[in-house]
Amino acid sequence: MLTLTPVGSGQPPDNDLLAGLNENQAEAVRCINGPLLIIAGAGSGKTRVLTVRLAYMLRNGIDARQVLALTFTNKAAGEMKERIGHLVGASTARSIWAGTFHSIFARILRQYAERVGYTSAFTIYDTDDQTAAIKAVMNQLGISQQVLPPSGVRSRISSAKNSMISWQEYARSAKSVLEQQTGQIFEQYERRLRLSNAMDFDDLLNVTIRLLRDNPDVLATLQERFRYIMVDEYQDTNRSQYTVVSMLAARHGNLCVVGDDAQSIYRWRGAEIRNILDFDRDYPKAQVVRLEQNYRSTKTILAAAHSVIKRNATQLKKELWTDNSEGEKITVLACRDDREEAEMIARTIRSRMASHGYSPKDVAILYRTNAQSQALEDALRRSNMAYHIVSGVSFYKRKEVKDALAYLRILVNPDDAESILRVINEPARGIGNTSIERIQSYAVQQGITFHAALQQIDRVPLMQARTVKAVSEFIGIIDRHRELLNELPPATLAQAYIEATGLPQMYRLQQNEEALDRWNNIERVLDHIAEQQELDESLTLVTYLEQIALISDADDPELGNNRIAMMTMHAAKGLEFPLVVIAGLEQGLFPLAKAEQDPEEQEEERRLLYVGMTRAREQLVLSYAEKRFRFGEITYSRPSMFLAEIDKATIAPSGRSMTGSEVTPQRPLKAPYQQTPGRAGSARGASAIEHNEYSQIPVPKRYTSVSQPASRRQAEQQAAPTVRVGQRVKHPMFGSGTISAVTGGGQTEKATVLFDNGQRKQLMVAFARLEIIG
DNA sequence: ACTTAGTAAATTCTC
DNA sequence: TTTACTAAGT
Repeated sequence: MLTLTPVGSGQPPDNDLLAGLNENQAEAVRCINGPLLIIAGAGSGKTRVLTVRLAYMLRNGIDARQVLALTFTNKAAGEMKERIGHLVGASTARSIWAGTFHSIFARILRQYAERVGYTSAFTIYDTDDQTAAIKAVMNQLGISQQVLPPSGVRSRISSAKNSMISWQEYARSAKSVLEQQTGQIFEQYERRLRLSNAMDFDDLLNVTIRLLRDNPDVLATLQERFRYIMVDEYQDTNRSQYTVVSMLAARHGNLCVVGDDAQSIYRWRGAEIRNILDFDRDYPKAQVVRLEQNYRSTKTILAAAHSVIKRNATQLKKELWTDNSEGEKITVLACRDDREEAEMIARTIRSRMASHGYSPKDVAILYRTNAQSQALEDALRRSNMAYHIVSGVSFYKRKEVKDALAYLRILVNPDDAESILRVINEPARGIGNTSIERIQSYAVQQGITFHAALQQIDRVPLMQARTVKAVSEFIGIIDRHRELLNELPPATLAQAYIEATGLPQMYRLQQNEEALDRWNNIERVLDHIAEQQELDESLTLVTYLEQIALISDADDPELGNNRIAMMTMHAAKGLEFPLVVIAGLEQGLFPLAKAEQDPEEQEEERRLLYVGMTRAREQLVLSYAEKRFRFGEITYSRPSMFLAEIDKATIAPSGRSMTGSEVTPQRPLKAPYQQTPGRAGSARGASAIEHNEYSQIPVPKRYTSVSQPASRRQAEQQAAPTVRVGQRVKHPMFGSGTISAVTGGGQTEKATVLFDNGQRKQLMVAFARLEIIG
């Protein structure tokens, strides 16, 4: 066992750190100079090795500020810092540069923005912004969006940029008409982003590379600053990431990369598995350490996973083994359709929870596509089991939230054309498409930004007097508040500014539930800014917006809640659960249809299954359905080829009946199975229990698009009403007040609060961080 | 210029 | 099933 050192209590000798590590792990920890490749099999204690290694470095006199740790999610970086904090003290840990590639390089780029032709207030464009820019460019070029779908153009451009192919190179090697047109769009797209002082995700890396290439002094500074570099999930790095890392590590050569080629599942977004396969060729002096002992799974699970992955041709040699017990065999559930599959999964989980004492948080349901979650959710809800969806539609993707953020983005970077276009007529100001088109072509013609064109609106031809007035008012709101950018704290400014845009009023005036939800979501953004500002005094709108832009769905899984976790296998990487269910093992779904021809795709799908299976510690359940609802219609499919690849000896013999009974060796199941009356038509089969005992559990209107902001956050709030009229509450922004009315329940519960400062607000209880006082 | 109705398309994964 | 865009109507 590793003894955790309390913060601030002197420094115990190093062997404390190494205690409890196996030989290979200790070797990886001790090797701090020169290139090092750690091949870390699933469940081999990678995170622990990495944190201990960093702590070991710090204990041996390396300055924390010289350490750069690159991870794939912000969450991974945060956890790493926290764990190191326990070992060496929180303040030391804080000065390590740890974060995702994108967030670290965004930070660096802000510092050197002028060197590469941007201002430090540059905007980061997400996928939607990119698509919007591409559409605008296509319009301008007169290329039909029917013939050439913008989303396809976006992904071709992005994968080119991933591989560091410039528009010039792309256009030069373009063969088909499609590629030639994409090349043209590519060129204009790059120009447009540059003019907008905006970078897309790929730019964050590629512009960094350009910065380092063209500015030897910057390169030298950064090489000195980051003398020790560590890259996690190296098998998933793309070409740009690989290049940046090699440039930074070139001087000191203290580069430690960690990964597992068997878990490379991001080929589709440009990850090059070769990066890890060829590491020892790139760095001939590299030490290689293999972590092959698995501490997570049973022998059975490991054998099953191994029997699958060994069918892949391209991989590094390694043999995972474990001291863990044999464990129970794997269960395969054969189901008639997706609905029955969901029911059987719910029942299986329930019975395993009863027989093995698992609590909900010990269980995960994994699937290939997000669309599969729906049937599963319905089943869990009906059997009254607490669940929680990791990922799904993020809060920040909601229209009203994006609108509010777009307004804020314009404030810090008025050149951001995409954001202006998004909100110029939101709420409706009488600035229609025709006017916008005219202003745009004027801007292009003059070679000025969209914002500049708006400022000289009286010079734009063919403008109606009414439109000119509307535009001047719009631009006035922005410019007026821009002057306050350095005067007011971000939260105060944002509050006043958003109020001035008329966006909240628009929703407040429509007296329906949907509008109320939307208004509340905007409030929540403002609350969030206030909250962040309190946490970090130096917060600016620029840094806040950057933080939001680089957030990922996997970053906020609301741990600590005792719920069954549901997520895609991609999102499950790095996690583990005693009981794991993998649903939908069918040809055409897993592996996906397009992988059936392409052997490389097929290998990637196989690795994905490997990742899924190795999440399980004790029990693994696999399921498939003969037919399921897809694309709004019923499709039939055969069981996945992968099922046949799993070593038969690891699978429980099934008395496979198609009647929907469980096929485990475990008890036949008489576990309590309560049924909540679901939506009309949702009860089926054995649903004899139709009483209303559980009716206070709301059936969330998930698919009405409205009342489902932040699905995960909201999923927490499945319980009955939590506030009463007359109760005293406290709100982080509005202070204390009294509840004067409550409507709805569960997720739609709204409370009207009369605040002591005289304000009256209607708040969604699920979102507003109301604290009950007195 | 905005609203509405109807039709087409989309459903893999993500910083 | 849901969203997104287009065309016609007000």
